[in-house]
Amino acid sequence: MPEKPEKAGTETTAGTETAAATAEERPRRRQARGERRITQLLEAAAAVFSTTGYTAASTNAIAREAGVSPGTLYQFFPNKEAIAIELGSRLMHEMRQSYDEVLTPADPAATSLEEVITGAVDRFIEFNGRHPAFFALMHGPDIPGRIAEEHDALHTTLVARVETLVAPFVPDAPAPAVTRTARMCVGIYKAGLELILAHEGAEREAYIQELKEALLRYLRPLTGASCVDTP
Amino acid sequence: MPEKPEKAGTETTAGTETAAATAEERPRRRQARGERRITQLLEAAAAVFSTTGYTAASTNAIAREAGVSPGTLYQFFPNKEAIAIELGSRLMHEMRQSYDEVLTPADPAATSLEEVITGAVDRFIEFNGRHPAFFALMHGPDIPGRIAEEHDALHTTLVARVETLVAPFVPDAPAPAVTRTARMCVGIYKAGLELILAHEGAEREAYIQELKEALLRYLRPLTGASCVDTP
DNA sequence: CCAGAATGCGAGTGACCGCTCGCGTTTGTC
DNA sequence: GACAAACGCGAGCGGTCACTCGCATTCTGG
Repeated sequence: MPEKPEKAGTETTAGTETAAATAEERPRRRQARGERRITQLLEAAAAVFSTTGYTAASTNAIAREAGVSPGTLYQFFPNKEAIAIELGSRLMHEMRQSYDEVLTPADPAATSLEEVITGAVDRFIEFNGRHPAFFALMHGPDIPGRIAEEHDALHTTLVARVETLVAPFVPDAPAPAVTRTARMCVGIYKAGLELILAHEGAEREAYIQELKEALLRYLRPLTGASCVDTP
Repeated sequence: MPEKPEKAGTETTAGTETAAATAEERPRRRQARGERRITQLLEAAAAVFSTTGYTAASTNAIAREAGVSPGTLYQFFPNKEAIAIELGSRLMHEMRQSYDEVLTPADPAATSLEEVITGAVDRFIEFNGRHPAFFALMHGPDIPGRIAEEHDALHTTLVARVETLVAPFVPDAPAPAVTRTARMCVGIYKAGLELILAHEGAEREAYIQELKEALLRYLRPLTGASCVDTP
């Protein structure tokens, strides 16, 4: 949702609840052109963020990339942070949809670990390849606090989802242990993703396979399999 | 692009090779005080870098942290990047010593996988706890190119060391596969390290154990062990 | 003890960046 | 066509940052 540019001065922050209620969502008349500009600016921001990171990206550069003036940019976004927040929100929304599809099999008991891992890995890799800005925004050390919060929320949801997938395999394990396992899974995935994105072609495929193997080997002992030394 | 302003200085950059040869390393007379200031500035830089990251850290803040003036800082470092490079070099040198000790057992055949993993993980965790700036410098997306190069070199050495540890277990595997395994190990370690550093006390210990487990489960199949389903 | 180098200072400089402001242009509504 | 609101522009403002410069202070060899 695009933020309304809030002019500083007359009505600051919370407090005037009554006044805010009346003017909080003024409908825009020229929505078509504006909405187009917003997505255009967001695409430009994604391009700049993914190449330079958040802090190093200048709003002038984003405007230039979008082919508009700095003033136009600030017609639609109150400040630089709002651009990142809006972009992050859209990406996270799409991301959430992605893993809602992939990590929620119809019948958990009838789906093998291999299938879930393969599906999830493939889906997330495709997503990150399509939206390189996602990685830049989520893993930059300099992101504004608001994005970090939203990303934490997303991350928490993701971990929770993995927990529900893992939990049935270890009915006796205490909750914290399940959480640790889920977090470790996400961590391994992220590590593998970095390796995957750093390579191309056949080598990339090999790393994808390696990541799936790693996750499988990490989780398989939970399924009741046991290992024996056969020297 | 924020290019470094090129001063028409007497001894900057390349070009005057002959003159550089004569004046390239003028020995300082007052080394005692200067050397002390340098380490003092480096410690201050480590503190600031680890809390704010490289780009967000201002040279004035580093000077203030060290209790000196900005001018004094520039008496010993030509620019901000040089501070990070020197600090990075020292940290990487110590890091290199660490894993030279830990990843080079006297008799590789007589050392079990468990021992190597436990030793390496404990050592690296201790190092990262002692030098929080290391993580900030090595994993920031905004670090200057020079540091990235040095870090790449360190990383490559580390991967090579892991390769030599892994290789004996898989004599038939092609070299690229061994490299992938080694890189994956390092990736898993880094993912686990982040989880570990994010927790404290008993929870941290649990994550340390979890990381060791993850590495063990990832590598054990290479040792000749095989898994069977026992439902 | 003294010339001179090393060290120390901190206000200042130029460049850049986020953001604003005044004003002109387009577009929907009557 | 007239009006107003949304859109668009780009020079410029205030602020920060990396870095400098002239000058004062401390040390050391001779």
